Amino acid sequence: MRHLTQLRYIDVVAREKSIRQAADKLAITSTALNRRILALEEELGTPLFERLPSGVRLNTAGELLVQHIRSQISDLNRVLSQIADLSGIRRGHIQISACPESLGGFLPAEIARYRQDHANVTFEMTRHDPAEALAALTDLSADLALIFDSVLPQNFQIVASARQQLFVLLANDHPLAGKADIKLQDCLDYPVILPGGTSSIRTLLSVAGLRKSIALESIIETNSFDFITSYLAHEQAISFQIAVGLPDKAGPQSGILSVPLAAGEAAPGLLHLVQLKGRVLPVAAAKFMDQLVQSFNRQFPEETA
Amino acid sequence: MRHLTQLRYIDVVAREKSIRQAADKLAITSTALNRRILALEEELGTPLFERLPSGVRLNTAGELLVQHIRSQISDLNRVLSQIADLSGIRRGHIQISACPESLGGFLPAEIARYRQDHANVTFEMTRHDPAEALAALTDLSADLALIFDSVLPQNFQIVASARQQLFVLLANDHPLAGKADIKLQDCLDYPVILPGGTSSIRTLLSVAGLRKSIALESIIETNSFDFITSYLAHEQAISFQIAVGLPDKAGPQSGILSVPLAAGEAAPGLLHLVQLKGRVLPVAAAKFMDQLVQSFNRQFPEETA
DNA sequence: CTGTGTGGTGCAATTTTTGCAGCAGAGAGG
DNA sequence: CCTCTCTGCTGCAAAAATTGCACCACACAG
Repeated sequence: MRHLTQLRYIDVVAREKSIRQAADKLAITSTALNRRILALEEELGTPLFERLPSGVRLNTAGELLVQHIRSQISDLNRVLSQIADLSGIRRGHIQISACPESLGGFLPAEIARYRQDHANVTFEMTRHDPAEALAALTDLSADLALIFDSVLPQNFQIVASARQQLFVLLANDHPLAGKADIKLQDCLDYPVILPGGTSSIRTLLSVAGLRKSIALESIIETNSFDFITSYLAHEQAISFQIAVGLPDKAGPQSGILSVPLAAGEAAPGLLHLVQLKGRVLPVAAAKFMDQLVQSFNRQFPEETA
Repeated sequence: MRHLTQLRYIDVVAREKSIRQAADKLAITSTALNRRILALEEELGTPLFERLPSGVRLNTAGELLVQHIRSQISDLNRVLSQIADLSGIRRGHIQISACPESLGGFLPAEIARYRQDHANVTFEMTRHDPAEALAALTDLSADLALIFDSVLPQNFQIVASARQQLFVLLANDHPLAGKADIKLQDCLDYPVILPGGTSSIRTLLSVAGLRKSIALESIIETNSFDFITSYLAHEQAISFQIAVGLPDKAGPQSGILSVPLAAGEAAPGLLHLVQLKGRVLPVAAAKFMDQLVQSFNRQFPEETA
């Protein structure tokens, strides 16, 4: 869309906070970009950026305009996908902000399933903590967000929620492997790998530990679940994960088992599917959202809120 | 706004249903306009217009796009007026679709009052019947509409309503001039001028006449209240008007008097202040709307709904 | 058949946009 | 105090897009 170049330019400059870097990203010269900005500012009769020695920063007027630009761009994309829908093409692009837990097995499976019916739809997955996820929804760089166990401000809409019980991850030759469920007390006997500081899994475990006076001490802390699953093969360590994050490959043949924590050991957390309140999603994103909601209901029945 | 030219072009072509005529209106050559359209269609991969021997007509895809374009244009205007507001300029442009009745005295007075505080705000008043008014709200060529006594579909929001009693208009040397109120029966003795066919005043009078078995027959029918007020000086005729339409100049010094119809003679109609449901109005329009609502409440107390 | 309307096209002139080279200013680090 | 590097900005010429003229094919009216 030709007429959007101008707007995209402003948007990128606002994100990069530097004309030259934005120009690089846009594959044009800083000259051209600079001049377009100056022209626009003159046309509006107001500067949009503050000029700092280290770059530029949005003005109040600029904030207003950029917010509008972003919503315009996303609106246009929605209309374009509607138009494409008319000619039966079913194409689109979906941007998802996902918590690390959901990137393990749940989302890959869902997306693969969706793409079976909609091969022309492309995806963009970004791993975000809750604050980043909300920011992404706000500046329209994400259509949907999966956020685990976080309090949400008013201007976001929780489309669906699923109660997520904690599971223990361990190698299938681990001494605890045979059990039907595991108590926290049992975990004290083995080295523990915990998800990194901001993870809600960690919070849930701390709360549960406090209640039972059990202090789990981790030998390794990481924000990569990939690391965890591959490490479990090397030592008789255990780690934790929520239902949605259990990898497909968790099973005897992969060497990794998941065993639920015994009932009452730790409070479950809530996984939320979130969108920006009041926003009309592009058709593709709306349909994918529907599929996710159905999956929530099917995989976590009576646990959805 | 430079990047909007493209969009405005499409909008105008859609309205004019002819590339050449749209080109005239836009003060460019049909060549240029034609090529922009072709380029856009190619970019989208879908035609937007059907080519007819008599011109062009919007496609389904085109309808979708044009609707989006109009909302984008109006949104942009809203943002621009917000930005202008930041620098304290208080400028803006308000488009009002008005029923003929309200153009007589009410709206001119309100606008004059508004412009005392906001000299940089410009207005565009269009006289519309109810159907046209709703169309104008829908295609965003009007911010607000004043509609008299008409049933409204769901997707419009009635911001305020005022009950409007009927008045008799007559010259101040008319035999009925001294009365405090007038009955329909009295009107039969004088020639009657009625507003044109679609006017709701006419409907109210017909209903009232049926109920009392009084058939008012008009000697003149016109959709111009200007004509009515100036004609009343030439013959001992009478006409009708609602409260909001009484000209400021109705009074002894202007030669025109307004006398209310006696209570129970005719049912009052409802004057609605309407906007498109869910639309965020530009600041200027929103403020003017507030003023109108207050005027409704002040001038027609306990009659507003 | 002419006459007038429509949208579409080849080509040249014009306008706009872009890129190169270079300037002034503000830190950072020695 | 210097240099070095970063920033946004500007003059001028090249490149690219847009525009306008003249013209074509077509459809309908009379």
